Amino acid sequence: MSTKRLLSTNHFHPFPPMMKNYLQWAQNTPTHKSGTPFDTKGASILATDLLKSYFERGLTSEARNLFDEMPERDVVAWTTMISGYTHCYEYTQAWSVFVDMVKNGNDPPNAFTISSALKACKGMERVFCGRLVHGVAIKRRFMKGFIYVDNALMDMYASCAVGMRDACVVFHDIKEKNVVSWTTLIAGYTHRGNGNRALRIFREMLLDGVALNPHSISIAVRACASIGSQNFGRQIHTAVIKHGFESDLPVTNSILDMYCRCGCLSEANKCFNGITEKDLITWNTLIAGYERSDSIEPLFIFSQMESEGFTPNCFTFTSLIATCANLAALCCGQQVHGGIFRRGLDRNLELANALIDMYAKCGNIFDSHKIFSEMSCRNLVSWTSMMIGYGAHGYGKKVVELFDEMVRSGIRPDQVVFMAVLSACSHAGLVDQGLRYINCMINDYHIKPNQEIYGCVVDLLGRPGRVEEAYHLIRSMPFMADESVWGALLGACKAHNFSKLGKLAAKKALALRPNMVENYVMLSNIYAAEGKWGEAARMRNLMKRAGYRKEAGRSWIEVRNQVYSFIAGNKMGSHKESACEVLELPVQHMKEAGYVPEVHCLIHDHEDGT
DNA sequence: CTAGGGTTAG
Repeated sequence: MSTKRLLSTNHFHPFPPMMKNYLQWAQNTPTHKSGTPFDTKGASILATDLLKSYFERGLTSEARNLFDEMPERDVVAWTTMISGYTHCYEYTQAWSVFVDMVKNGNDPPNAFTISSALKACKGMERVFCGRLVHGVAIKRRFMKGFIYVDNALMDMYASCAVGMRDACVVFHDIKEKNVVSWTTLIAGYTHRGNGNRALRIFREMLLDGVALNPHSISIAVRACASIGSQNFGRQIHTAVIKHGFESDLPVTNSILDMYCRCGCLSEANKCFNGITEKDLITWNTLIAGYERSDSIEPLFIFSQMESEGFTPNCFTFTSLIATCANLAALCCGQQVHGGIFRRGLDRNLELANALIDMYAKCGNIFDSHKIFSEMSCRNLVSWTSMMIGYGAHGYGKKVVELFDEMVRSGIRPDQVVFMAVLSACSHAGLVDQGLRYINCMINDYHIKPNQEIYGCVVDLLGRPGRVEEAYHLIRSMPFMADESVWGALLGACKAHNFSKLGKLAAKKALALRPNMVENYVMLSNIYAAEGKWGEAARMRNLMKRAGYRKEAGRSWIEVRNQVYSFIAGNKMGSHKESACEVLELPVQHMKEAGYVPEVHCLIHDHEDGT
């Protein structure tokens, strides 16, 4: 009887947890003739098979026990431990096995060991460890002719190093590149948001005569999706049909994803309906696509998915929670949360992040914080979501505290989280703190501010009236300010009556985006505030002639499981008094706090009632 | 008996 068969039959013998039992068991199996000396080499192979089997079932501690009991541990056994832990996402365990092997093992690591260890480094996101393994690979001369080592090394650098430099160096040194070498590089660039570069490399790969396979296709499609390039996406879709790869589900799933990310939902639907054998990823991709378009559709697709017998996983729930967040549908979100809890998925990191965001957007910042505080581990997104939530609720101080705490816990901030803390500072009037953060971002973290960040700093300075400083900042920008930056200055000018600078800002903003209606309105308001009613009217005519209309801001609230939608000044129907009652409350509070609406320069939009 | 590239989120 073969080892494979022994391991796959459950009726024969349960897996022994310890080596002592195992040896007894092995000696009693029909494969071992009694009387012959016990074959330790054969036992080691059997034991390694068992190790692999344990890891495949996620039984890492059983594997560990068996490994600790093994009298002879060869390279294969060690390597199986490393790859097994990696397979089970226990990267630090995998790494410590590798370290242990280098220190105490009888055999030195081979090429298999090196690529497994590199995968562990990738999982840990530790370039430092990866570089150590790279060193071992060089020392043991695994850098020439070991394509697996090269590819694993590239993959590690592409996903952990600061830039793509290291990965490129490895790539160029490979004498005989294979498809995996190319696709790893393409995936690396896509992952870092450089889809254009990724597609250029894909073209280079084709020119190099490398044969396409389903894997490389789906990676290239992902690159298209990442830059929203429908154009290239369609071309590759045609190539897929030509090569007969349509029957490959991962490929069609990636094409579906591409259409979703390009915003072609009708095309995505066509693609979806054309897939006969859908899997969970197919459904999840479509649900996520509709979620990004701020639609309620995911909820319907989900119920259809369940009725077809699919069980949702954490990906499904992440999209559903995001849908509830987009709709600010608290009750629905709570129901979905219940489903997550029932299935024991509430400890999933990404899902918890989505829940933080959902509760915050539904106005329930306390539940956001509850989720956040109960998380066993948090990543950058967790902190950012919590900070954005607090910022939106006006707790600027809390945001600053969280940011500092996050940095202290060893998480490296990125552009998005700086954006969150800067906008919180700006809304809370923490000008000096905000300026300190922007300096910290540039000098300590070497993050270059983008348009959005500049806009935020202009806002930070402009709100309390430091309008000239804000203008100075714009003049010193290393690139041309876009309409959002000028828009921020315009807002400040309007609020603090800097009419000359305001007109300049409005002109700049309108030159860049002539259909930004808000700017016409603000400019027109500036003229009106100066009493230049003629100019103001001229602006309004300009808007009218071009057919521009300021879209009415729509709000909605949920009262007793019913969603009420309204625009400012719009009275809801007579049967909605309870909603109006609730809406009256904050107005009452504001008036009690001494709020007097500023009306002297407001122009009313006659068309839509605002 | 050990190694490769495909769906989440701010």
